[in-house]
Amino acid sequence: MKVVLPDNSELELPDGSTGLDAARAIGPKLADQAVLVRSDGRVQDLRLPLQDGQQLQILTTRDTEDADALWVLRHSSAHLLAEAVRRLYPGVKIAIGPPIENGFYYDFEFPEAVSEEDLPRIEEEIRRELAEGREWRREEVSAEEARKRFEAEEEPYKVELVDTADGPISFYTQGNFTDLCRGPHLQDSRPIKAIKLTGLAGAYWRGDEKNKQLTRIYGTAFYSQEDLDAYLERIEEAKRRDHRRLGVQLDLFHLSDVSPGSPFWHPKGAVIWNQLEALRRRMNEKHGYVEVRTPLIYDSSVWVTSGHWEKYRENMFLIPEGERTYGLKPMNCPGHMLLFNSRIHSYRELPVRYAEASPLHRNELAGALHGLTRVRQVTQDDAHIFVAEDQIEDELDRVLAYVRELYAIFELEPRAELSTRPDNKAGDDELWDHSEAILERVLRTHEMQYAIGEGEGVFYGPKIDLHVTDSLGRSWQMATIQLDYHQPRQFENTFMGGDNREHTPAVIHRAVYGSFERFIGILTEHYAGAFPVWLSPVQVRVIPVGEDHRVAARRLEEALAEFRIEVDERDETVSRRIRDAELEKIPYVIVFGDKESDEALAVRKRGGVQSTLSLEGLRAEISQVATL
RNA sequence: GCCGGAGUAGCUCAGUUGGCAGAGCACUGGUUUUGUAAACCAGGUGGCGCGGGUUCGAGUCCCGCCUCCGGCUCCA
Repeated sequence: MKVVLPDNSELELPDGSTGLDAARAIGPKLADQAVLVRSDGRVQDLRLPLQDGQQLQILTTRDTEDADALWVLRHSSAHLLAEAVRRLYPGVKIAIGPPIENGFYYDFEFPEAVSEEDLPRIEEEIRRELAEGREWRREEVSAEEARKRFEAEEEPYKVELVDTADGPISFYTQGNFTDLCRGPHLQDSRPIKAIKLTGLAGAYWRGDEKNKQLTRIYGTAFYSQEDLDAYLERIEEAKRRDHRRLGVQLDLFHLSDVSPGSPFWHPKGAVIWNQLEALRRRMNEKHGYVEVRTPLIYDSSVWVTSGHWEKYRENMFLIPEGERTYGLKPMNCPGHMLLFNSRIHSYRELPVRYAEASPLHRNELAGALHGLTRVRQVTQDDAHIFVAEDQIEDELDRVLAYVRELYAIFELEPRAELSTRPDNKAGDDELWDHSEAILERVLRTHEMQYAIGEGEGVFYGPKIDLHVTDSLGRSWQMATIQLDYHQPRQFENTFMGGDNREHTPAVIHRAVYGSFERFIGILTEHYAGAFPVWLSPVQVRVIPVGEDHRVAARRLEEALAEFRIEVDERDETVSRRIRDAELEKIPYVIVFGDKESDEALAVRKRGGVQSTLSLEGLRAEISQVATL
């Protein structure tokens, strides 16, 4: 048989040769360092036989940054973790332990409570294993044999995994520890040069909150100590970017016990909000939206009609008032549908695009709240577009174009996801088939890469979501585009068609920022607090050198009043005031003393670049970036 | 909501086996009049998250609750 190497040369091997055989045929050193086979983007265990004509790349311990090479290292590390835990905690039940982005985890059911204080002890045990050395042995077994084995070991989670497994079942053994595992794994533990347990958390078995909660231990591993150190340093840097920290430092907002999940916006944070709000209005005007305002609270009958009462009530704040119960709106859609019904519409008016950015309230689970990215008071840049059936695709196309135009401004690169029917869907499958197909076609015409979010849709329809990752690697949904046939029927929305008959429109729900709160949180991290000039709460700060320069500084403030400008007259040294301006990430600082005049201003840009500009030259420069 | 951790001054944190609540920054007053990332001196910083309990005595020990942090689940 022959295999094709990365340089396109061919290697002749005996039939049935494995990846390791191939590595040996090339050289003993390669065989020694080999960790994984990759062919056509797929990874394969070194112990498995190769196919005739197969493309072959052998990854080694030197591929320290290769995602697949790290993946196998961490996967094997997870097994070492399980072995250590088994030894230290007799009676522990083991569940699953996959590699994940930046590390790995293993889920356990401990016979006793375990806390983070126990991690060093477990880590020590892993180090002992590493010092002794471990080799992995692979074997294929029948389902019956696998079952018998795990029943004998009293491992109920493994038994369940065997019972639900499809395809051949394989075991990997290292030391006295054997685990059900598809692989691939390292040949031995030598490449694991750095390993660290990073945390511990509860996690439901199979991700279902109806199941038992297990204890998940997180860790990470690298091919060198330097890589681990660099990773830990990156985590520290990410923490410095965290919008919760920067929000306090930059005096943008704060959160308080008195209203969990509802930010207090400070003057500087409000500037950013208002800039985004102005941009929203301009964009909406340009794209044919009309602004509306609808009530915040509605009688429960409205929520019964919309379906929220049945599908969403546990997330709503309810207000009993005499005989009635009001619900504080978690979404704008019902209000917009009631508004649409206030008069007869002609097909000639469609699409009708109602936009509104009023605060919504969602009673999110206490443990789900997170800074600005997960709040209870949500302000979506919402709109509902009423369209005739034959306008749907064209309109979705426009919405997607709008979204891309807006995200380009911030140089955000979101990932698209098509979210399909959820378990608690309203409406029949035929309608969902139809809606999902339309969204898919639109994504294709835009040639957008997208993932499928199986069952992630809203109860009334499927959606296209855009996701952005925060500084800590958590992914957040931002923009959403939802296609809804359900609610317009429920609210009996109609328009008169060209055939002089009543028709029911479809409604496209869309939010482009997603919510102001989350968007500002993500932007803060995206820019590490150094907002572009048009968003900066303070755009220019003037620092008079001494008391004698205050008058001139104030005159400068007036001369440049079209910008957000202020004078720092504090009795502090120039150095001190510059330092403070830098910490506040103000884009322009003007130092004004004896040497300066309108013809020659000392300008310092954020980061420390200094230049001399005339007043008009400075005005021209800032004007370029102070507005969009 | 669930698992684990935490809550002390506006912020970041220290506080031994239960024995008079601390530091730096910020803030206030004074000195200084400042030239591109922290001038100097002095000073108040406080219901130790909330409510019970144990104790002669609780920031410290016990119970309940709230909030926050890391995850899980759920979502913009």
